[in-house]
Amino acid sequence: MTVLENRGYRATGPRKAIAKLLEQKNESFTTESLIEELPWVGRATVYRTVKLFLEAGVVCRLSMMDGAHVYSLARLGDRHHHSVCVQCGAVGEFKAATIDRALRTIGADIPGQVVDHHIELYVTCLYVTCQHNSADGGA
Amino acid sequence: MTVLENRGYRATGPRKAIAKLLEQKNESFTTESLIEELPWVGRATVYRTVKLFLEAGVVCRLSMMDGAHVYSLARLGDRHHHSVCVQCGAVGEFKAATIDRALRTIGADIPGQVVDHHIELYVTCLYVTCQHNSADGGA
DNA sequence: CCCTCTACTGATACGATATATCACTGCATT
DNA sequence: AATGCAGTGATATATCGTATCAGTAGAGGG
Repeated sequence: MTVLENRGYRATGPRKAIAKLLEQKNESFTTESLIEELPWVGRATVYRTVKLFLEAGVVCRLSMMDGAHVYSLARLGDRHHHSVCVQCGAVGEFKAATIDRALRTIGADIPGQVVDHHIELYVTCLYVTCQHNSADGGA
Repeated sequence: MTVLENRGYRATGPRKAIAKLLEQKNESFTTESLIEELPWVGRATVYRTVKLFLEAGVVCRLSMMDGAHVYSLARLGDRHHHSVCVQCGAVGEFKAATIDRALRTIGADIPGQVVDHHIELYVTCLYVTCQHNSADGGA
């Protein structure tokens, strides 16, 4: 929220509500889930707010294996990567100097300039149900 | 195409046409571009065929920085990564032992099992127009 | 404390993207 | 040639996100 105020945006009801919700839940979320959980906030506002948070670097967008978009609160600042559980959608953030170094090396070999990158690790997390489902072949 | 036949799928007109088109063009493509370029093939068939190719590993889906989906013929087999020009959409494929190694190391540190990963490098490629546009701040 | 200015909101229309349906078609096998 | 079913196309429908625009509410000035 402070991030937004520093950028000259207003701290309105919907924005505070969404920000608070995101800090409470420790997982990834979809726009639809926000719309469901905050029925008093309009659809358009939810989409606008998520977009705003995205541009402010407050949340990250990641793609699930089927291409669906989910969002995740950015706790580690920029330059971090994500692991996401293909069963329950839980998102982990990590920093990895090895990957950053490897990317720099590769960037030098690729024609043109690297301007950004996305890395997602798809995992089955340690929740029993996730482990169980993935053992069943429920990928 | 042979890949499909080995899996018991038929080599039909639309499928051959789409496969041929993909081999000709050396860039990424969208479903809409295929629909435009093959107007005699129905929308539904284009989507079905792309999905089929995706499952067969013949094409890869990648996300642009704005989250839009584009597809790219997989020439390097599995376990490769992509660089995609944010200006013109040109896609490069590369293999990188350093990244694979780094990912394995990280996978060991992450709770749970890594089942897959996606890596996309966003670049401005060497085409003059792309370099020019990105210099203008067109990122 | 109220006024005012305007960023912001919500309802809804719209657009873009993808799937479901279903009668029909054409490939492969006999 | 006949047949059976995978595959197809037209279209309806679902899903996801943006555009519009009159009305609302946040923040600073008086």
